[in-house]
Amino acid sequence: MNSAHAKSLYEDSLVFSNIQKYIVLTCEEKEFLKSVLYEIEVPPKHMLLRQGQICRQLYFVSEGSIRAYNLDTDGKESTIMFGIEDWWITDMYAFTQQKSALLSLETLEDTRVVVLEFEVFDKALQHIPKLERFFRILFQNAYVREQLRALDSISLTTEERYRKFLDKYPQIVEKVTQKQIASYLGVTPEFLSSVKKK
Amino acid sequence: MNSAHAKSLYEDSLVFSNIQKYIVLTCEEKEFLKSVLYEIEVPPKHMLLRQGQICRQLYFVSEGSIRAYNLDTDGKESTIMFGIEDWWITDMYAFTQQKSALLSLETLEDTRVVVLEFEVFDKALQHIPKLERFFRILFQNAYVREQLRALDSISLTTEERYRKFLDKYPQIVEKVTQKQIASYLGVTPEFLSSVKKK
DNA sequence: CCAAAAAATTAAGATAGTTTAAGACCTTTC
DNA sequence: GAAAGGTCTTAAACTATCTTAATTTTTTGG
Repeated sequence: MNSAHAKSLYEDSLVFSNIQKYIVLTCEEKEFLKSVLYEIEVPPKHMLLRQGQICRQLYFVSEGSIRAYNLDTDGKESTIMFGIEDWWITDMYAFTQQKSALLSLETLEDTRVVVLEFEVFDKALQHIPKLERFFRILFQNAYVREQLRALDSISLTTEERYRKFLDKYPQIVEKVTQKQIASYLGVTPEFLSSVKKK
Repeated sequence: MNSAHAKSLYEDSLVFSNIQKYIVLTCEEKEFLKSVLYEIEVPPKHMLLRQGQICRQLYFVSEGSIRAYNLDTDGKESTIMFGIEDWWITDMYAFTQQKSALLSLETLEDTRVVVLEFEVFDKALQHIPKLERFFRILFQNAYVREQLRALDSISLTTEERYRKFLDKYPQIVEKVTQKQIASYLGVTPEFLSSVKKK
């Protein structure tokens, strides 16, 4: 991480309106967050996290997009999620447990992310107990989303899941290759190509 | 729900030690929770929630086990999760949004559950802000678990997922039919049977 | 703007998973 | 205690998906 590119945040940064969807921050609280958060700008194909490394940061996407994927021992990629503008993303398992990452995070284009360091995460939760509520709702929504996805993945056909994906993430479809969509759906690119033909 | 079976909780109830894994409750806070939570005892095959109903309750399993499943329009069952002793379970999507449930919840055996009503959930979070932290960690863990499961489901073979299931939930294996395990893995019981033969 | 690399498509043969159906084995239930 | 219903297994035929490999199209980097 090239900290030369780190910038501090403005009052009107997207991350504050994201947080204030669920809680209201006082001026002091915003000042505190401005003092511990920072934003970086990274080029396309930049690796924010590499599988195997300790995951020390949680990211908020201010602009651009990110892909989170796992590479198995046979070299097969599985895309776990995409992070787009106004989303939080990291390898949450590795971040919360401070264990080595199962996922790699790679930008899909020029991207700006707000960085929340693990120690800051802890400190911020103590300093602003309201943030517990914010993250409670954030994780609650994330859990619900994953549970619905699990249902889709065991009950729908590939074609149905592909349609849902197009429907739900039209912004992402523009930015990613079909190979990456296939690896998100859990099928080969060749098979996805044949599904599309219909 | 037969409220004639509702009992109030004791100080040493499992649900308090579950909550106190992550936060410390004062005596007053415990008293408050004892006044709003209650426990019910239900027989095997009892439906705690039916698909289509508004989901008004979150359950903590004190003893026994529960299966959460979805029935699609073709009559195909998909088991989303099992809830065992010391777990929280409900259709979290329907509960948090107060929408009609995608899932049904059915006991697998004689079961005792602590009931947390939706209005109480809200009230308790306001009355005991520390609970925000508790549920933040609960949902964080649930999200991580689901994310790992999503990875398994797109990257592993049925055999591998079956082995992992046996490994991870040995207590559940005793209590459920193979048909239900198959519906959790997203395959037919016939196919699971042929996988087992090896 | 060209050359090289990566992505997408197509098709053929292989494997994974489903469907249907039948028989064996359990449990409820009356 | 017999009948009925659910579960488990097996097998054959069928469908979905993968693997491999060749061809075309698109993207990337100098």
